[in-house]
Amino acid sequence: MALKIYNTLTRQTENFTPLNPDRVTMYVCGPNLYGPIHVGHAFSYIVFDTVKRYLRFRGYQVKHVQNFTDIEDRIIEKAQKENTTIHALSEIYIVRFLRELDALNIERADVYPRATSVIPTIIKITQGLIDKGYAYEVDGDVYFRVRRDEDYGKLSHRRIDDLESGARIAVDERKEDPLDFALWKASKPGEPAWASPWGKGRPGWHIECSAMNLETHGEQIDIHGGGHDVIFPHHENEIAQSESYTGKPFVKYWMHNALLRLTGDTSAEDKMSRHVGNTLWVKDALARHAPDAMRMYLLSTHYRTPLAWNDDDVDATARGLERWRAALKDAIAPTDESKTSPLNLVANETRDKFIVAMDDDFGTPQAIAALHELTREINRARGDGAPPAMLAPAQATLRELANLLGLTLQERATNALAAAPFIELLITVRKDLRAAKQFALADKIRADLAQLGIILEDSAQGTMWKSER
RNA sequence: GGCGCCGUGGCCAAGUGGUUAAGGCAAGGGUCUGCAAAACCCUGACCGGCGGUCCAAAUCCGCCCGGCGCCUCCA
Repeated sequence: MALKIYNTLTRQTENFTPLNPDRVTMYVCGPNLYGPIHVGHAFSYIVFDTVKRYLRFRGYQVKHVQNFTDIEDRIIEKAQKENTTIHALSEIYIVRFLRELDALNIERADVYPRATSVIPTIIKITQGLIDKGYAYEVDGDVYFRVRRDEDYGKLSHRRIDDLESGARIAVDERKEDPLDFALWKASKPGEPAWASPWGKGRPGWHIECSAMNLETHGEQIDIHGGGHDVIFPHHENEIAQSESYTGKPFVKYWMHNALLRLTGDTSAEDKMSRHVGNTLWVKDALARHAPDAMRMYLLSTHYRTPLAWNDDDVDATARGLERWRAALKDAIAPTDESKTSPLNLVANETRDKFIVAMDDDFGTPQAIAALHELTREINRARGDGAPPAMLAPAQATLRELANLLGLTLQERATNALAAAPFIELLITVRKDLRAAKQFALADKIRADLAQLGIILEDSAQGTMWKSER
């Protein structure tokens, strides 16, 4: 049994064999820091966070790098408009970005290089490409010579001629070919600039990722991830730059998640995009939904299948999640006694199903289904009167595997409510009323608390309470 | 014009050649409970349409209908 990954490069699902048998190098496209991120970005980061967690579960040591693109047309434009610097602007969005990732329980990458911190490497690569005949300078700009690269187009499976026939590319007469793209751009007055062999300038749009990979991982890496929309031209150009420079295959497995669309008021159902303005900010999504619910919702569809975000469906997922939490209620650590539990068998079967599902190109929908089944078995056993020690191993398995999907399954910290002692008091009073068969009054207390968003649930073990939201 | 994706029960969503088409939500019935809630049990689809290949297709091929992505910054 082996892990298989769909590779955009070959358009096939391949057995995963990293360059180094124990270690995996992974690079995931990070944000352009001209604004906050939307749930489409979050989806991508959640997907690759899940990939990383699973690789580690499979015994690999993972080095995860994610870039911060802090020099680019839009950032310059926005900084100028807001009368600030690209550095200050980036800093604001980096802080917000990390805070939102933390909220979604997305593990941080090991390294977050910034484009502006790898300028010397960018210059080195650019010069190297010129020396090898893959690039040329015109008036302080440096362009990559697409026609010189034999296999240009191999990732997006396009031919240069096809691209030119249909594309509306702004023709720049100084370029040898319309598809040649900038490695280095001469700076205009007032723009951030660095000294280079070609004069004052700044990096092009794709070169920073080649440079950051070279600096943090080396010439070859195992996994490069990003959204489907970034296959062309961004990743195509990255391959062209990196491979032409090093002469070696750049990335072993190219992974791309499908794009998220946004349903709702508009009749059109377009992909989410900051450029189009059709966005749901992560901040706003978090205001309505629990992070676990968002993650489980997004992982309930395979990462290569397009998904239309729907708030009601996230709510439905959240209700399903309640059963998982119920299953973990009052869980204790497994003991010697629990080894004889029949639930052990179920837990092991679930683990096998989970692994089979995840091994097949990260089949999170089936993995989640397996955990739903385990949840049902735990709840049923509890209903049948199984003691905590018997439930423990299955509960431990549920928690462990759910954690691999980044689900915390934590109850909201309702006990921290300032009203907690008073609620407890009312519950005690109500208990006495019930003992005295004063049901009308007892029900009134429950109903009135419900009005205030406090839900009471009676059970043989006593009365539990929780806060709605 | 080029490359590519999707259309499965009320909703979301797996399955991609062969036992009873996963799972979740919703709905209806039931168990438990003083009642309620929670939990559990039971109930539902022949897979967009037409044609073809095959002993056998939701699963392969063709056409059609409907929806979407990339080719331009974009996760």
